[in-house]
Amino acid sequence: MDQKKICPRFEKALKILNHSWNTLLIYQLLEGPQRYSTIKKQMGISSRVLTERLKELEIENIVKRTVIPSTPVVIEYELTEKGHALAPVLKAIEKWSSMWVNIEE
Amino acid sequence: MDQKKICPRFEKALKILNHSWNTLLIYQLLEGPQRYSTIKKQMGISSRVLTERLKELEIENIVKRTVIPSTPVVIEYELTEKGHALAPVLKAIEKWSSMWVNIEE
DNA sequence: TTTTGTGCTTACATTTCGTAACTTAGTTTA
DNA sequence: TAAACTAAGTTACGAAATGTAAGCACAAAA
Repeated sequence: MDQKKICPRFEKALKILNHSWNTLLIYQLLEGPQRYSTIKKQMGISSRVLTERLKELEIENIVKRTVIPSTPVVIEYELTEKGHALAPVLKAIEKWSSMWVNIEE
Repeated sequence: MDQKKICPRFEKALKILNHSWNTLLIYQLLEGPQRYSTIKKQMGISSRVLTERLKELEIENIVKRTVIPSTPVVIEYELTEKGHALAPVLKAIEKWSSMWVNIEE
């Protein structure tokens, strides 16, 4: 009964990007490498979910995790080439939102 | 403690687009006006969630709902101008997925 | 010796989601 | 005449995802 003829690559891309916080996280990392605590403060995301999402994006090779052996140890997260390649998507969303989204409360 | 300097329009755009099924639903409607049952079959989404998402997108003025008074009554959904303006976003995701997403299981 | 910083993990409550059955109203079939 | 079908949803309920808050290991600073 499933007649989905949608490209599986595209479907997987949507699955990753639509997972909560992921797009905003990638947007945040477009500014450059950042450590865990910085991301957390900037985004207002909980540590539980942040850890979960960073792991997911690392597995998908969108984010790279680097341990800096200082004291206390610092972890830096940055976008991979695959991650940086998402910039046009974010730009397109930015453009659309500036043209069409209005926020009245 | 919240230091988010992210544009509220952009944030709202992400909130809408990241809500599960919404992006895929808009992608589906880019093909043209479609009725409820067609969308449901094509996407493999449950009626409960489909109804919920269509209502949300209607409120956001991304989707337009039209009642066709035939017997039995048929409902047609189509993208508004605001909805169609999302095409570049979808295209960007499509392009990224074709270049970077691989699906090995 | 208590406190602070860093990057998480754990427990638990709330929210969202998927599944399947049911609804309303007119229409064709047995 | 009654059962079955179609379209577009609703409703009830269990499962999964998410938010909240507290805890943990380790070292250095107060």
